[in-house]
Amino acid sequence: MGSSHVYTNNFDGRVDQTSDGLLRLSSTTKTEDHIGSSSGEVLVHKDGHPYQQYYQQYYPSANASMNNIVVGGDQSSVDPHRANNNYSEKKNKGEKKMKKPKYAFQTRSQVDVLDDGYRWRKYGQKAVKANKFPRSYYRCTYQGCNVKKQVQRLNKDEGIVVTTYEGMHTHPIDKPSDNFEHILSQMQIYTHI
DNA sequence: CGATTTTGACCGGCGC
DNA sequence: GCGCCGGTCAAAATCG
Repeated sequence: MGSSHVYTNNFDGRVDQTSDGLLRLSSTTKTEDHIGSSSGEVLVHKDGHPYQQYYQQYYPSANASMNNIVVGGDQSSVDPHRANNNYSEKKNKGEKKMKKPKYAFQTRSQVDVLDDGYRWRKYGQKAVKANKFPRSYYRCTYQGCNVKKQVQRLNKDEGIVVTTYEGMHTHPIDKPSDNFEHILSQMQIYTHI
């Protein structure tokens, strides 16, 4: 596997991958599919039937290129706490709001959910005001790992997907690595400080 | 049959 | 206090 990942960050703000598709989603399927061309069944954000089940599947978004990296939240340390069971425990009273940093980045892709190597379970979907497309909420399905992420497609540009990560994974990936996750982890080094 | 999605209800924060 | 809004829950439905 391409152990050496070389991404070039243009001033444009986009990241291109070299060698074998870095942003390739899965080790199988084809790589480099033309985006913009209707090649397959992709998003069907139709009115009424926003998303179906294209989650957990690997979509050929090899052409995905990063556009922008937005870092939100303060530097108030990431709190990997909350690693309890469920939500049974209320908020920590007196703990105030623990603002958790979020790592958001935009991606140009037709795929809503990028495969970052983790297993996610969707737990909600809400329509945001002033936005045509709903926002999906996912949570990492690992015992004790409460990493959340939300995916939203821009109303303006359907080609842009904003993925926001919240928290950090503290467990190994469950799938063949060498994906977005690698890039992500790299980015976090810089962003979470 | 188990895991995951769907979808409306529910809840807490905020602004008025 | 009320309504808006974003986020989460949870029961039922669905998928593999």
